[in-house]
Amino acid sequence: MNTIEDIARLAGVAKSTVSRYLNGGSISESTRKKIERIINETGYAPNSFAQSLKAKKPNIIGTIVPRLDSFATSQILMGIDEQLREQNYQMLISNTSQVVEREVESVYSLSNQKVAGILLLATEITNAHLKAFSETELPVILIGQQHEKVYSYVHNDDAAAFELGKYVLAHGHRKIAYLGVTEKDIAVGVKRKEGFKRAIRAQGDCEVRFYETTFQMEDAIEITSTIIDSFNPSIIVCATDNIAMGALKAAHLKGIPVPSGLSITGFGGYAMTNIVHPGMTTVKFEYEEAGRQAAEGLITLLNGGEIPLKNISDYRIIERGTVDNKMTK
Amino acid sequence: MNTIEDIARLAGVAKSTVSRYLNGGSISESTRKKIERIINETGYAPNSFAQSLKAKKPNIIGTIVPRLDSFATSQILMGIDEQLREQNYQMLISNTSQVVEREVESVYSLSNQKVAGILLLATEITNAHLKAFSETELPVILIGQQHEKVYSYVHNDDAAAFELGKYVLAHGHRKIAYLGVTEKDIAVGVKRKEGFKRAIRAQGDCEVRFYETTFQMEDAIEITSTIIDSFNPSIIVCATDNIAMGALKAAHLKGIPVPSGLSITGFGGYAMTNIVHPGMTTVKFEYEEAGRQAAEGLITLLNGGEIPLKNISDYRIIERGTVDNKMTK
DNA sequence: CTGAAAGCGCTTACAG
DNA sequence: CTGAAAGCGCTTACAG
Repeated sequence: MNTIEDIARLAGVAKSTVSRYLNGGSISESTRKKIERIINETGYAPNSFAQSLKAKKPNIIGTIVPRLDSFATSQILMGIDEQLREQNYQMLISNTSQVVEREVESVYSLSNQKVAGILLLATEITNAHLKAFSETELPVILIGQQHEKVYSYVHNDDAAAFELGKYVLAHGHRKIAYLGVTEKDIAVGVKRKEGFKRAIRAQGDCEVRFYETTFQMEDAIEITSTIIDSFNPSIIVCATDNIAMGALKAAHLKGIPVPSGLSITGFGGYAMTNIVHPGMTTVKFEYEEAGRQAAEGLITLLNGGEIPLKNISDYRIIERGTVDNKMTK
Repeated sequence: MNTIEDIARLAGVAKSTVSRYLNGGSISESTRKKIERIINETGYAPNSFAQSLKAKKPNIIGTIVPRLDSFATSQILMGIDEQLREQNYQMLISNTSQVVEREVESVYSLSNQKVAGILLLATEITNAHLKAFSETELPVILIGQQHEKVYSYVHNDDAAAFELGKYVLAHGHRKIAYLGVTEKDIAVGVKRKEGFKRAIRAQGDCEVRFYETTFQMEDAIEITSTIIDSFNPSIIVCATDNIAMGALKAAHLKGIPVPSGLSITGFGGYAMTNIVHPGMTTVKFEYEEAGRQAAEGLITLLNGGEIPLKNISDYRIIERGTVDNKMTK
């Protein structure tokens, strides 16, 4: 491996001149050519550690994810990766395996790795998070969750749930089970439920019950079975596509026809919603685009630019086969 | 941010002593205590760039993946991540978005980032790959593919396909479509087909046709439809679960009952195979464990240890609902 | 436009 | 066991 010193010697110039060539300082045409040739011949590439040590302007962005095996995460990572690559940044992924404390640890350890900034796919923001942000003095952008003190790129959970609620009512459903998740998760647990509640508030003749489950499909299968036995709704509105998949599986296992015997809706627009039969009616979020925009926003921040504190990305309802239209009957 | 110099001053010792404390050199109990206290008070953490620059023993492992949105990739990454974390290594992920040339580029760029070694989830190994390995002089381990000159951790594609073939025959299927992928992909395109062929070779009264598709589900849906119309097999043996999902979807769309009208098998053991209805009969590979072992193997190599050139991980057939037993009828 | 020199924060022989 | 010093490969004022 060559160093900048080797190149300088070979080109007959000083190290600083080579450095200037590399970093776009002013240089005469003839020395530029000489250095260029040597670099091409040797295949020289600067040692990025030495660069970062000295320049203190690292080009690595830390991305903290709660899990690797989720559709939403994968899509967001793809968006981030693409944008970062375009702007010559590298992505360092830190996986927390859904252990919240590890998110905070990761902020500190990424800080030691001298990342330029952090993209955080958080589940909840605790005081420990806030403390880590301020102690490391790293720019942080949240994806998928929001907090009044931190930059964020969120999906429009509330509006999407509201529209989905209206859709369900418009299809004549009046006995509805809402299957949500913990309220610790503001986006998924709170916002989606609130939007849905807002939609049904105006509707008088409507029986709605609220249930809570985890993000695991297995748990959704179980609780759906209970819900059917005890409440027998015409539709189950699920807070995520994973949960909706569990509900669908439960219906299949019980031999209940979907959508005629039980209607189901999801949230997210995961790829598998179009694989199952019938296709799942769901709300599609633009995960990849959100990741891309968040990455762009972080780079803007890094370059001293400004972005809104809160950025909201779009959604749309995808009508497929799991919602029966009771109005036509 | 503190430096080792600050800590040394505060503790009243030399920088080298602090360094020794950090790296486990011999040190007296009293100075150990002093330094320990100061480090705890200040929250000092060494600058990893400076460490890597000097020590030339970086603790970052580069992982090159063809895509982020695949079940197998996610699982393997989780396994790698876990193992690396345990051994105090960091994982730097480089996504190639299925562009083969980017794999080679990534090897070089990870080399510039001074990674200690590379874990490569390759699709095929070209001469350009081999050249990159030798030029960068980085230890490389292949996951999921093999090559006679490179360390690899592979799934037992051949044996699994053989066993699956026997299973299909044992269930009385004699008119079989095998839906595979390009032979550029040795593991998925060649090994699985060969294993399957070996299984049916002994069987006389058997009509088998071979088809080829891509890794995309959409393409599988289309070609399955054609296969049914033109050949009408009793079973379609698919080279991946994604393809099998497409075949299942195609059957649903055509109104053909699965498994009685058409049986289907997959490969991989993706999570969604248990979500669809009926559950997909498939071969489960231990992706996460393979990732874990590959990471461990790389670290062994880094520490001067030895590992076998080729490492094979286990599989098992998961019987679910997509294969009809023709023998009982 | 170009070069000599200092310095980034560590580690590691080498002496003591 | 401990410290002074050199050096890892860069960048960046500062002079010229």
